[in-house]
Amino acid sequence: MKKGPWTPTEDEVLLEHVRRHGEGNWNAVERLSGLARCGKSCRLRWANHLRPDLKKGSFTPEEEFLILRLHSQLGNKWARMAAQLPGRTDNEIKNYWNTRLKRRQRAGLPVYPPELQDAFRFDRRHLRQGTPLQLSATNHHSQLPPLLDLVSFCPQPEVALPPTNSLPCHFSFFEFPLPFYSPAPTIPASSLLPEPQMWPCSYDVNPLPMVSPPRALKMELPSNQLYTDPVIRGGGGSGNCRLMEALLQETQLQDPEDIRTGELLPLPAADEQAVRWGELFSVSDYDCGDANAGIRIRETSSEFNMGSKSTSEALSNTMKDMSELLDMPVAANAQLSVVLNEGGAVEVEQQLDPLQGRNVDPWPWNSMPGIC
DNA sequence: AAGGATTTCAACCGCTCAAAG
DNA sequence: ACTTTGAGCGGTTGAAATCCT
Repeated sequence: MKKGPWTPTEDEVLLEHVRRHGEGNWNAVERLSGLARCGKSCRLRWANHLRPDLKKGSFTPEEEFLILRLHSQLGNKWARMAAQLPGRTDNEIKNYWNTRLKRRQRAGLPVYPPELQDAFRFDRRHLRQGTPLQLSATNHHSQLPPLLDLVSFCPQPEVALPPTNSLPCHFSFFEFPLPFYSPAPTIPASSLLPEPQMWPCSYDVNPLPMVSPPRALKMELPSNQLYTDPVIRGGGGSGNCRLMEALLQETQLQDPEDIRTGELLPLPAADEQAVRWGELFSVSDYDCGDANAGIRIRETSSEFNMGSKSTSEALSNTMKDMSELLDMPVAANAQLSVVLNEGGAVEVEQQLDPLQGRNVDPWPWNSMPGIC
């Protein structure tokens, strides 16, 4: 089998093969077309270069910004990002990201640009304070391109938040960072959510597929927009859990074995770290400075009864992802919520699932495999 | 202009997963 | 239930292009 760069002749043979036989069955290319390339190589060549719907040229500023936003939520999920960028390949996005990452690291700049961080803070501040959102056409948040969250905010001239803090946030089963504001017209929440009153503000459901936490957890950056240090401490960057990795980094624990049942995980600098934790987990009551307080990760009974089958499946998938992400059992109908206890420390707690009566190990960390 | 440094990008590799046998 | 096969994903590599001194 030949390796290395493709020649125009080989390209033509492959194109002709696809014209005759269609995409797929790449291992048959050699037999059917006499091309001395392995199936893998053919698939890659077709997907990255010969496909007719490919967009050539460098990324537009809009595409670049979308990549940043997607990466802030998905991590290094290039294929999933590519699915949101028509005509772009995962390879292109990956190359772009790696180049950009290297450049910004060298320049000592944060991975995510300030405008993303601003939007993120903006979301959280208003949710925490329960103050009305004053959005206008000139508000830069409303100009962000749509993101593919299950739930994204639909900007309106004025959106009144409920008087309560509504904690923890109920619109994300796993309390991942809040969605950004999206100008996209979306499906009304009432059509998918049987209990819209649970929603802390006027959210709509984006029809695009739900983004769930990634499963593969190698070499990935923290997804938190405010997490500005891309360098994985401890070297190697081979952590097996992005969330857990961030947790350990923030708590400066060297070994997951150090985390025990009921233990408070101290954070080095209460205020700032608490805020970052709150934002990492999308919780908003992080204003207090009690040194004995911390963050809890709870598994509670389900507060969600999703109406549509597809949404239920999405939820189920998310729970599965979540279970793998945290390496702990998560009941299909459980709601995971991350509660930041006031400032300064991290406490991780998991409750039994009262609906199913399952006796879930409240401290799965104890049996957690090594992080590296 | 030369040569080293850096960037870009195409391609490969190892791995996982799902479907078929 | 097990093995094989095909497809896809993400990390890495290395050659070519570009930049910089």
